[in-house]
Amino acid sequence: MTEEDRVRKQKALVEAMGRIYEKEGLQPISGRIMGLLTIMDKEFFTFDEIVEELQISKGSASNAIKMLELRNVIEYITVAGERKRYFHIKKIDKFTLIDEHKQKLKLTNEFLQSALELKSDKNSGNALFLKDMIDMIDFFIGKFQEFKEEYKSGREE
Amino acid sequence: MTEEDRVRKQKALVEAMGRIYEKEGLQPISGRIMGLLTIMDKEFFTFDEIVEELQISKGSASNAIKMLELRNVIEYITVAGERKRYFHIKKIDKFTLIDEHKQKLKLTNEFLQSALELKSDKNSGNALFLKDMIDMIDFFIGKFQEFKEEYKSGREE
DNA sequence: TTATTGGTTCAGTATAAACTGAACCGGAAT
DNA sequence: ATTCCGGTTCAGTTTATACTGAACCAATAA
Repeated sequence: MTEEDRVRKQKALVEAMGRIYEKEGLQPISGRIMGLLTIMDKEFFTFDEIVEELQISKGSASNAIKMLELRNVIEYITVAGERKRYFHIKKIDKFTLIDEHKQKLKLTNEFLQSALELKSDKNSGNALFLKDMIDMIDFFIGKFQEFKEEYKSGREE
Repeated sequence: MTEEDRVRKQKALVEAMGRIYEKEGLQPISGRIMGLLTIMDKEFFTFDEIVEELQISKGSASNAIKMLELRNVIEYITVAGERKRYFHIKKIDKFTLIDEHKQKLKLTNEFLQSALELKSDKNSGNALFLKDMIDMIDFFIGKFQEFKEEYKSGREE
């Protein structure tokens, strides 16, 4: 693979990351910025470089960057004597992604629980189905903490 | 809580389910139909009852129902001598939800892997971060099957 | 003091997707 | 033969939201 090829593929991944973000209900531009900062070889981008590389308006960049900062996934450094901000990804706790899945399962279960509580007949087919789901999901949620500790201790050895 | 209150709350949950589906990138109406079929006490709804209860057009109902059938989450029964279809939720394998999470993690990791492979310097800060994430997620994915079997055997006893 | 840099803000546009509603369709009943 | 039932199809409307671009601003440089 030529150098050029490699960079072209990296840029394709950046675009793909935009689509992934879009599916999650976030702005594609935010995803593309995250892509830039994680996928390209360069690890620090200024505001202007982001605007230039992604061919987006300054307004969009400003807006998306603000959002990413709020979500706590990017940050920036400054260099003495310069006003520019050099953005880079935050090397968050590895488990954040896993925790998000856990959180989603928790919300699902709270919802199912509410539904179950509102059933007039707790032994109807659907009520039993709900119970079954809730029980199983609870089990999995409980496994998350266990897993984390297992993983951590496995790496420390 | 009065009977009326209970039903009102059930209907609110049905609406909430629509919003959940929307967040997942699916049609809110599909979610509301799923809500009807899982949350309300009635467990079988005809096409017309769905249209009536949710106050939606026949077109929307037809479209959303088709989609839910394709996703394999609802089905219908018929009664001899009637043309109506009585829709109800499919009591799918409990683990479908969990499997979806697993699948999502797999896709995430494939993506991260592609990004890592395209790095010119596999020891750069971001490359190492990617490796770290991939390793952890892989470990976690591997645990899913284990968890499932543990759960199953736990219930059988 | 004026110009430049490095942005932010916001009104307006473009686009996509959900949803409606009306026309239509096949099969059964009258 | 035509009316009703239980839908499907599809063109057009509505709505949401991402994005643009131009005006603006504060800090620094000339």
